[in-house]
Amino acid sequence: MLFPSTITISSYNDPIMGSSYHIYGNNLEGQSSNGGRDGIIGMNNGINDDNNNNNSVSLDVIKDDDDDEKRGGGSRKKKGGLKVRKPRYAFQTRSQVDILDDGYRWRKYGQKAVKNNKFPRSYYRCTHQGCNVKKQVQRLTKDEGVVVTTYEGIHTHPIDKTTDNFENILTQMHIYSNTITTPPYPFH
DNA sequence: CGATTTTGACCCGCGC
DNA sequence: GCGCGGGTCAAAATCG
Repeated sequence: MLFPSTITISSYNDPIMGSSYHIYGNNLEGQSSNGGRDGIIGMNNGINDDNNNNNSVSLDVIKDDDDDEKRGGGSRKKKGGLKVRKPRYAFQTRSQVDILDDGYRWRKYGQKAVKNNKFPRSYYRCTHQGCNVKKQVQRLTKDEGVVVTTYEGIHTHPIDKTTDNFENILTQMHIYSNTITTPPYPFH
C-alpha cells in the first residue's frame, strides 16, 4: 500500500489566522509542468491556479460539539450543550493515490458518494486512543489528479510512524507547527 | 487472531 | 412531514 514512488508532500503556505483559513498543499507529482523543479516543498504560489476548480477548498471553522460521541449512526448519545468549534483544514494535493500518508494511523469508518462527484469520499479517524481526529479524503471529478484531504481536530499525541525520510520529517514539522500555533480552539 | 476495511442501515439538519 | 444530502455505526468480511 505504499505509494508508488514519488509523492511529494508539500507544506502549507497560509498564516493561521482569523476564523477561517485554508491550507493548500500542492505536490506536483508526475505532472510537474511548472517551471521550478518539482521536489522540494517549493510552496511557490500553489494557490489554486492551474487547477481552476470552481468550488475551491475554502473551509471555514465549523461548529461542532465538544464530546466525542455524538449523533450519527446507531448511537444516539447526546450531552449538555457546550458547543465549541473545531477547526478544519483543507489540504489539497495533486496525487494519484488517495491515501496520503501523513504519519498517523487512520482507520476508515465510512465512505459515501457525494453529489456532483463520481468519486466517493472516505472518512477516516485517528486510531490513537483518546484522539478523535478525523479526516476525509475526496477526489475531484474534474481533475482526477486532485485529492482534497480535510482534517478535523488536532492530534494530541506524537506521530506513530517511523520517520525515515525527509518528507515525513517535513510533514511532522508542519503538523507540529500547526498544533503549537493554534490554540485548542481559536476563540470565536 | 487481532486490527482494519467494506457496506448497508441509521441518524440528523435542512429545505420544500 | 418528507425527502435528500451528508456523516457515522456496526456487523461481516478481509487483511497481515
